[in-house]
Amino acid sequence: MTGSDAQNLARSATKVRTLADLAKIAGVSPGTVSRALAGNSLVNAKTREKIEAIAREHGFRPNQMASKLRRQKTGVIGVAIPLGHDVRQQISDTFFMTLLGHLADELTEKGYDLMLRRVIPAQDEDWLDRFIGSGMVDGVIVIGQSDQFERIDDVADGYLPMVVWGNHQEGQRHCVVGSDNRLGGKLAAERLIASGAKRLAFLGDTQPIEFAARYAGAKEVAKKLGVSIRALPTHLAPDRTGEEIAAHLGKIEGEIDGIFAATDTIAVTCLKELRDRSIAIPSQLKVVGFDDLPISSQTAPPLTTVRQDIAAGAKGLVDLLLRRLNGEDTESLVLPPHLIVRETA
Amino acid sequence: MTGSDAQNLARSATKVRTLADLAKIAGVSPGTVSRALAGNSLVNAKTREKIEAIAREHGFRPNQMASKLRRQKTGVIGVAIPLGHDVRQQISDTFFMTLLGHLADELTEKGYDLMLRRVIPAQDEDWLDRFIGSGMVDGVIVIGQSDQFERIDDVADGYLPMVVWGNHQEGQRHCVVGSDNRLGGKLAAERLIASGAKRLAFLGDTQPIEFAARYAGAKEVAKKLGVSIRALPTHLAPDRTGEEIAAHLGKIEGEIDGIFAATDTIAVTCLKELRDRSIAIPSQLKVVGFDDLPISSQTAPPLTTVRQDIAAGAKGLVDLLLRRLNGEDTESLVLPPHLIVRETA
DNA sequence: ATGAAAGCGCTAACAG
DNA sequence: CTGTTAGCGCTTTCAT
Repeated sequence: MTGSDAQNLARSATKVRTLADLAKIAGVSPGTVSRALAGNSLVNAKTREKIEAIAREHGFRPNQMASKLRRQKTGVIGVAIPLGHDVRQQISDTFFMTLLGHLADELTEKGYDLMLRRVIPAQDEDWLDRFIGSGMVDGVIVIGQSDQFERIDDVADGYLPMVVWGNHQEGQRHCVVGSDNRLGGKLAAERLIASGAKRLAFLGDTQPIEFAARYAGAKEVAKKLGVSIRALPTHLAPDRTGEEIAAHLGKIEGEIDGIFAATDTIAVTCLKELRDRSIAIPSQLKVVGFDDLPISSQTAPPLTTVRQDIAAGAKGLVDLLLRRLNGEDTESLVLPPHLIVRETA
Repeated sequence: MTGSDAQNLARSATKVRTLADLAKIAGVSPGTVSRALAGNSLVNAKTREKIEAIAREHGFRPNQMASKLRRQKTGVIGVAIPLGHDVRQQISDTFFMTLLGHLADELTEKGYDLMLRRVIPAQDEDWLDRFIGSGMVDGVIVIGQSDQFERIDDVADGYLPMVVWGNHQEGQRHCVVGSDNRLGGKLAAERLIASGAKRLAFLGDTQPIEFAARYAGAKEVAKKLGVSIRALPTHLAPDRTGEEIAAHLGKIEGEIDGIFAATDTIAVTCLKELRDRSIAIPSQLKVVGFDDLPISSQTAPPLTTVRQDIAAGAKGLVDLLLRRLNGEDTESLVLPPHLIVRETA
């Protein structure tokens, strides 16, 4: 008879669903069972062992809902991903997904569970208040400000345990963790120009605040060094970027010699379009991306890009959130991006 | 005064935290408030409006924990990602992350929340029972069987609302949704051979059951067509695959002319190593991947691969789970993979 | 060291 | 249509 058979047998025998059931069998009170299972030191070792044995034997698990209700804390952190600008893609964006993975790791390690909620603010005005007020989470991490900066900022006044991944703005009220996007933009433009580019383009949507900051940084450098720069709008969804980039490339052929892509995902697509048109990289056209996804070292040629440290970001988010859960009013954390020089610029 | 100012003002005035508080203000009983807020039809329209107005004014949200406890359902689906074979990578594996994104979409649409839990079975024998028995979720989706097939199968006997993403085995007891990996392996090998390859290699870990099935399918075809095939073990984590593949390539130079990579992620890395060694693709060496990630159409040359329909998979998982939540004992769902011919084979 | 008892905030009979 | 009541299963004083 295998272990699991034994378990099944035990399970089907006496149904032990509640502390009270277990208490009856053990011949003690529910209170004692609760204490024993919680590892409370006040319980007699013998009693505790007996209770634990019975619990194991019957595969008993205390009901978390009841426990959470009673203790007024959930042990769950909500992670919200607002899908503002570009509903389809943002979520499957490798960057956000990787961040989510690291977040899951960090939270698990600290003993928290993670409740994931994707929200479409346009369809649900009240998303953040609802999440916070639901009583289901002890705190909230918002991944990406999307176009919800104002709303998030408003909420932050009355709700401490919230940390946001995103761009830091002077004077904002909510706590963010994120890369210095403006600096990243500068690094990208500097590299492009240092490699000889004189007519730059920023490839990507300039609406999202993070991207706007990257573009702004690049513009600042371009202006200072007397180089032109223009925005070439694209969406983030890969099924559309291809055509969009192709269209741009068709129009501006020869007018630009350096591309700063808003993300590596866009850069990779751009690289392919460039290859398809036999435009030599980096000799004819230089390209710099942003993020440093795993893929970026594998492209042909390997992509020069601006790295965001995702793991550090996740660590920072969780760390700050836990401190806020303890009542501390933490400062934002701005992480420095790093230029990774490979072969496209 | 902005909307949020008004909200803050109202909030700070009378603290309305419970149904009872609200009931007192509205001059009705808690029961009526509960019904009104639940949209119960038995409530007078006037009363309902009044209650809703007060609720809105005070930013009141009913406590979910209490509600869930009382109703004995949580509205939450647990998603577990067991990290068995290759702890580090599995989670940030693009494929799983994309599946998770689609899952989040589907579940949200059906009104469920998603609780994400990454588990390391080696460190936590009891992960599945704990998740299920926690009382925090109405049902569970397991992403990937990893090396936990037996455990999952055992649990399935006593727990209906569970669906697993993974490979289907003859006679298994748990409900899975997944691609026909064996068929996928056949498609890959057939393509490789049809393009002229005569000495094949399977690049990847053959331990995980899904990969084993892919390899088995390829072997079957190879044998039938009188072509050799061997396994070249690699891990999934991209930081290690590079070197591992390089090492393999060094040893087997010229001994093989067709590579079936267990995943596109591996294939992409392989492509890069091949480029670095100036091995011509597909003329010298043919490559076929598995998954058809977005990146796979952007590689140089674009990757021939076996597509898994992730969106359909997510839909299937959620659909079956909801039916199981209604007591139905559903069959497994095996999705057909499709060969996507591009330029590497 | 243990038991008894009072809820956590909500919902769903059951009356009216 | 609405009020009353009895818990959901657990934790935690307060006694003993």
